[in-house]
Amino acid sequence: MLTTRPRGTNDFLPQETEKWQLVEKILREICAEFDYHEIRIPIFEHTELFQRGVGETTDIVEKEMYTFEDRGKRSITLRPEGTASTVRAYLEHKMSALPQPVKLYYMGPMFRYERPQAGRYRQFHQFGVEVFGSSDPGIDAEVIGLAMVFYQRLGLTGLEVRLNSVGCPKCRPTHRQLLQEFLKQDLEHLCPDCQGRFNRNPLRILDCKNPQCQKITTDAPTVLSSLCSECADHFTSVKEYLEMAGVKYQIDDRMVRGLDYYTKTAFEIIVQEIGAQSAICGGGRYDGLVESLGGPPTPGVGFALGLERIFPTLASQGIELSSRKMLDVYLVAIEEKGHKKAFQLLMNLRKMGIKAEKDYMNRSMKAQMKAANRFNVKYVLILGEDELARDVIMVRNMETSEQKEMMVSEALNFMEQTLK
RNA sequence: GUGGAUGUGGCGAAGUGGUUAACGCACCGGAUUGUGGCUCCGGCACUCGAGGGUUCAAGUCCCUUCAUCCACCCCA
Repeated sequence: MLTTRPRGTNDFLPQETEKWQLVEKILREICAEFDYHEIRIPIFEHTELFQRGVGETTDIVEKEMYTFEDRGKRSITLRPEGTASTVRAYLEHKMSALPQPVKLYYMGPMFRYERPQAGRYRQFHQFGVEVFGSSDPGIDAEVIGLAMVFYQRLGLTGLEVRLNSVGCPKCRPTHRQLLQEFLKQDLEHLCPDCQGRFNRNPLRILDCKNPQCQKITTDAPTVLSSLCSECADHFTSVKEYLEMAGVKYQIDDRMVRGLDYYTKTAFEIIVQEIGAQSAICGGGRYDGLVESLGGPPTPGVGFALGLERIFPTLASQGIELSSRKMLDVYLVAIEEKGHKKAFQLLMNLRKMGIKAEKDYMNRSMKAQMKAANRFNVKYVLILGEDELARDVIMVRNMETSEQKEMMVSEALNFMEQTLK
């Protein structure tokens, strides 16, 4: 127990964190190019924020939140997603007073109490983007385009953008009614899950993977066919903009998102090779969310993408994210006197911005050379018996095996010249 | 939450009731008394995820538990 991490959490060891840092760097660069700015939101919030923001009847709120009471008897929840907090911050800091649209991004851990499996963890990391204040369909396309630029920059191929419109509060009830009427006659032939969905969320039935349900719903009315003119126009326009952005997409009129706040545009980016958890990115428009959290009517669009899921995708496509930075210099020393001198030199080299290391295990000279070799350094500085006695230092080029005796200050200069 | 599979050193992996738990990689040391990458030699699991049980005897059988993986559900 003491030496076991909690279920569904991960330790990322240096080899992996280097890759994470690289991915994060790419994300930040792209955000700068697209004019998105980072917001850092708390890891926990008042529980009500997620209940109202994400939706009372969603799986997330019903069974996946880490909720607890703090010492002040407040109900607190570890954030299961980032949109609700971002909206809260937008309102709390009166960002509606800023020039619109406000384009934000965030990155960090999210928490959901789920049964872990490949690509699904209880603490996982998302990068997400949110745009407030514009209902321009161009923004929907920009947001999707941003995600695609990111994947492209990583070198990923074969990603599929699935696009749908889930309508708005004006047209969705109409569709819901049509759908329920259509399904009524076959209600008892639907799978138990779908029978439960019939009243609660009939849209989901269209998305069911049960073959029997799929058969029944083959000719069911789709959301797209019942969009109001505003939503239909918006959808048409989003498609046009996507084409202009060079983003290939596939209409999936059965795709439904699991969060209640989506309106109009809904999209997913999926990838084949990483198993059942194939959605690598998901998002859409949420024009009613800001208002439902007590703000002025404010349109919004955004997405979240799972950082954990990109690494298996990269691996399966044979893409190596290696940025293994090697050291420049290794100091080899013997005896206390030599080690002290080496330590001083080491710190000086580092102050000059040179990546350097020395032995702290009291190893033999031979073992220190092996270590230097493992670090793949260009130079080894040797402080052995002779050098100590004559107050010089041996500078060995590890590539050519040439070595030359120098004064210490001379060696420092030489390192600065050749390595900087 | 439901169904299924798995669990041997840091990693990979033999072993399917019977003395000291193969091997490879990694790591440490030596061959080379002051010098690396190759080679050779040596070292490295009071113990087989954890706890309990069956048995003269268990890594090997049974139970419980934990964890991982796969599918469902759902999502990123």
